[in-house]
Amino acid sequence: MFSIGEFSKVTGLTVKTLRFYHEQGVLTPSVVDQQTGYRYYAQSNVETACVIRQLRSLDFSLADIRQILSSYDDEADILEYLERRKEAVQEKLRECREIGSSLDQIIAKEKEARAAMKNATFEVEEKSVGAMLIAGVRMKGRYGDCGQGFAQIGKQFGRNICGKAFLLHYDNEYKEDDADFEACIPVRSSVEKGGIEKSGVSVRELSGGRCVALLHKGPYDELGRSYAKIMAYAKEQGFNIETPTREVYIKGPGMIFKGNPKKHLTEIQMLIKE
Amino acid sequence: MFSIGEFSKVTGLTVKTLRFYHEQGVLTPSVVDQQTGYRYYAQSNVETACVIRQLRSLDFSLADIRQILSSYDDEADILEYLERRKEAVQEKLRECREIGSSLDQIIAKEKEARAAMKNATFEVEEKSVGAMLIAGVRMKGRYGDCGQGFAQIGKQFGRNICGKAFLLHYDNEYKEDDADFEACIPVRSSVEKGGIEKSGVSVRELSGGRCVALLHKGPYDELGRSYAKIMAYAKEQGFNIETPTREVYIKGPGMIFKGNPKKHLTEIQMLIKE
DNA sequence: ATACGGCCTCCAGCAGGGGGAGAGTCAATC
DNA sequence: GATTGACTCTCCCCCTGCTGGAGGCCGTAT
Repeated sequence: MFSIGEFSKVTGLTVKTLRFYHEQGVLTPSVVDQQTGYRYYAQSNVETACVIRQLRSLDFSLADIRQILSSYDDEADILEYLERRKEAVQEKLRECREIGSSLDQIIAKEKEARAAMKNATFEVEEKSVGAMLIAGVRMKGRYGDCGQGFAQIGKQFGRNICGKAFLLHYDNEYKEDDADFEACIPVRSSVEKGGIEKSGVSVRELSGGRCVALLHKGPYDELGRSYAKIMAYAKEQGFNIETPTREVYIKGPGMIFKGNPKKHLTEIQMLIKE
Repeated sequence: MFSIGEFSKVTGLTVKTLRFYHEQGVLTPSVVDQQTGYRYYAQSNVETACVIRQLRSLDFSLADIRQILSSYDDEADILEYLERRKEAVQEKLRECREIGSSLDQIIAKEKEARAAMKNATFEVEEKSVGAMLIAGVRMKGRYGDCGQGFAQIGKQFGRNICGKAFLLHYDNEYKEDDADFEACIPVRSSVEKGGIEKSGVSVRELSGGRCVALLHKGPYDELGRSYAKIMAYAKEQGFNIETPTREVYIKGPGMIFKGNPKKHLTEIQMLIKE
């Protein structure tokens, strides 16, 4: 016979836990002194305690454990319980993986943005951009509506997105309400090319080349200043600019927050006709 | 302005949850009627609610969310939170995987035993067993102490175990207290062979061959009957039996329960000298 | 006698809500 | 103006698997 303290040391379960198990009818001490209420545990209780520990380590609920203990004494008999438990664990695993990959995505995105910020000079640069496969939705109207286009692409290509969203501007002048633009996102090469689908999304190769580029920090409605700056540079250098021009959203509204517009980062890219 | 019911439909959070969030200071309605206590939510609350949904879907605690909302409005600022969360998720993932693999092991073991039961004739068979790499601990004394040997091997080779535990009997006669036997478990071929280590475990190849075998169902102390049966058969057939003989524990005490001895399955294998 | 440690019961609290009782409110209709 | 029916309010209990603490009894060593 063990007192509850001794039994606690033997089984590794805390005294509190033992009292709780008693109350729950999971592990009843073999003797309870009627006078004092003291609990005394026998050897056979040690075995039960071990079984309970095992089952708890497999994360069975106390209700399940109570049932299992009351009816069975062999693993063969609880196969159903084990398999139910396994399915639940699989499910949990799936959830965790999902959360993990979401977190990874968000973190990766933020880190890229941070790196871009660090290397940023906010001066016009000349560089070259590679060709890439993109999915795009051509739209006419207000720039503010581009979100619908991106949502459309996101819905359709979800996992196959492999780069930052950008906008192609087909207008040669600034238009407020009747702009002609295309919301685009680079996609993996495993996606099939094709004409414009019913959904309005076209998948095609976008060619690269030399370009002038300028990183813009701040809200979108201040992009004008950066456009002026880059256009002035291009004129000064005698570059002939191709249409459409690009606006790459390095850091825009996030997946969690709408984001602080002052921290938005956008790169304007203008390909040079050679 | 939305009433709590309307806001619930807009945000997809239940009324109960909204009240709870209010109480917790996570999402405070922009107007609370002093007279009636009615909560009214503004547009800005919708955005906050979305953020909360996102963060909850990443399984952030309400305490974290409250802090995040009170201090930040951009994902860049909560990178630390995200990374802490990610680590916690990784940890959870590890736990789940551990539990899952334990469950798999137990289930697989039980299913094998069940299959063995189904095909069992409980008659002496002739068959052949393959060679295998084993880890063994030679012991002298009582059979009942073999558990220590198995525990030793289990501790040392854990993940590399690839078959059922068995005992090699080096005695030609039955001995109670001073038996000479070896607790063995097959291990993966990736394990290095070697002499007897300090721990007493020896890793070596055990050769196979033709044998007579008999499945025994029931407690170990009734093995004698099955031994008698198989020996009689061997004598009848004029087989010359090799020492040591083997006792393979198809189903013994389990990982959870000590198990019901009446359901134990043990195969006696005796190699034939040719 | 007294001090100390072990044990008892009962209550509260964690997280993130769900369920329900009983009472007050709102808006529309009769 | 009154009534109805749909909403909403607060308050309390419940879930899981314990943990912590208060206040009081028990046993023994000194």
